[in-house]
Amino acid sequence: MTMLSPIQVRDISIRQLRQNCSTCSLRELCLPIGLNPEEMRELDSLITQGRPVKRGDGLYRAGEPFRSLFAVRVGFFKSSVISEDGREQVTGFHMSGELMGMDAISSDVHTCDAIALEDSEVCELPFAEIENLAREVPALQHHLYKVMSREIVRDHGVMLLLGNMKAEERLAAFLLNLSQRFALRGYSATSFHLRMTREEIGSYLGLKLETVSRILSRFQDQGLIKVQNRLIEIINHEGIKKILSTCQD
Amino acid sequence: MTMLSPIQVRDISIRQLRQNCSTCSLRELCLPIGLNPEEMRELDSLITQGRPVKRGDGLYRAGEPFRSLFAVRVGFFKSSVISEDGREQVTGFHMSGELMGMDAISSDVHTCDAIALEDSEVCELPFAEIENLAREVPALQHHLYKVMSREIVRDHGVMLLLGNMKAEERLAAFLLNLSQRFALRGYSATSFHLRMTREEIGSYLGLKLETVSRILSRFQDQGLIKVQNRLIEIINHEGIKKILSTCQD
DNA sequence: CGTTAACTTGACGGCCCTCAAGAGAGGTGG
DNA sequence: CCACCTCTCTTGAGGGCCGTCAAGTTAACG
Repeated sequence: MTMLSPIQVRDISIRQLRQNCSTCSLRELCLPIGLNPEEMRELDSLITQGRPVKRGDGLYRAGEPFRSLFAVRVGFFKSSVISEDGREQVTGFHMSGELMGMDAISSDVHTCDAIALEDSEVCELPFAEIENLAREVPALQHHLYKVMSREIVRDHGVMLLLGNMKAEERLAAFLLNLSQRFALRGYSATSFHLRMTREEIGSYLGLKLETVSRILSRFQDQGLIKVQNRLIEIINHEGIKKILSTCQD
Repeated sequence: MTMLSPIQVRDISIRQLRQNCSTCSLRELCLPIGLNPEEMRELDSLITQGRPVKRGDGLYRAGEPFRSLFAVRVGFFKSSVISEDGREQVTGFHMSGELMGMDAISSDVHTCDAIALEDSEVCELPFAEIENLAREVPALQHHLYKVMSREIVRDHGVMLLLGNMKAEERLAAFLLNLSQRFALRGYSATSFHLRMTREEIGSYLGLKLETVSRILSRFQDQGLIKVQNRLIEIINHEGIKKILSTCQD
């Protein structure tokens, strides 16, 4: 009945980001829940100031003890699971306003690596204290459940993508998703810079880097996009959408 | 660092299930958090008595408004997302003690179908009321976060499976996961009945039903398992494990 | 300017999908 | 209880998509 887009948009609406882009992400995350000024102060007191993370650095690694969630303030991250033998599966890309580390709540240990793909800044949200505050602020408690639920829905979308789609469809879905998320943050929806390598895209989409490269070239030949290294320009948005709807039947 | 098994075990430990198998699943879900008797009464009062669901019936469907989570009391369910064109992606199989419907919290609408694969019984857990109670019982609040987090970790495991593994590895992981989960519930780890069709297995694993059938036959020829329709007997547990570790390098 | 990482492109092969036919199992009604 | 129907499963043959291997090009950084 309801249509599930292969990759979902996340955590936070554009208005919140625009309104208050100089304050911390969590604060923005919480705006929609209508805190009163005092609750807001309490929340602020929990949040450590924006912490820089250099490109290539890990924010946390699988196996490390869990203490905090992290909200991306500015920048771009990837999350990935490393299997025994060193193979990497990218489980997600995270941009400003999105929350990372929710997988670690279940076992008090991080289960994946979070690595900055460009110089970034995050807010650290000590989970135990957030939980305490959530007890007093029902809207915050509910909001956290919602954010985690959204992550589950998003993962289901990726499962659909990995389980059912061909390479071209996966890349089409990926590009449209990125475009949408950049647009939500006030950036161009038609021209953006990929922060990740072809290999990381491939890992996320269940493809090899050569396949990613080939299909991007094919899309360019078809006049759907323009590729210049990591700069992507969307030429024919509808055409890309059509790949998604026509191929899967 | 930490190794992530492709499909994770879920929500509840065996001792809890065994101790109290005549009471409702949620009660069992909450045992580990150490409620006092009064809190326990409160919890019980929220839970509607076990509700039967006939094989083939839907517990909820994508698009329906969300009111409650459901805990499987007895039986077996699948969750699946239906894409626009009618293609099905099975996102999970659920057995006793497991929680369903957490994806719906984010939008107050169910995003997938939950269908009973055998005659089953569930407990309905009105989410708003559970949330209220969670506010008074910190351990319950935390437990809910943990259960949702575990779902995210599980989904990441499936993404790893779909993105990185070959067909044989996927099926090996699937069989080992089922075996483990049946064992946790006091059933045989070496001999169990598949509740789902080859097509549903294939949908979950990103394979076609013919491939599933072929590989099960191959495993049988190799003396790893015995297949008799939907009855699976694990002959060589180590051999199946080896498929997982040797193929992915 | 040199070195390294990232990307592109081609050729080839293998894995899995597709199509097809038949066998088997389970349920229903006579 | 058996016949019948339908759904499910098995097995084969062939083809296509994508992975693998390889070589060359470009970009990035010191």
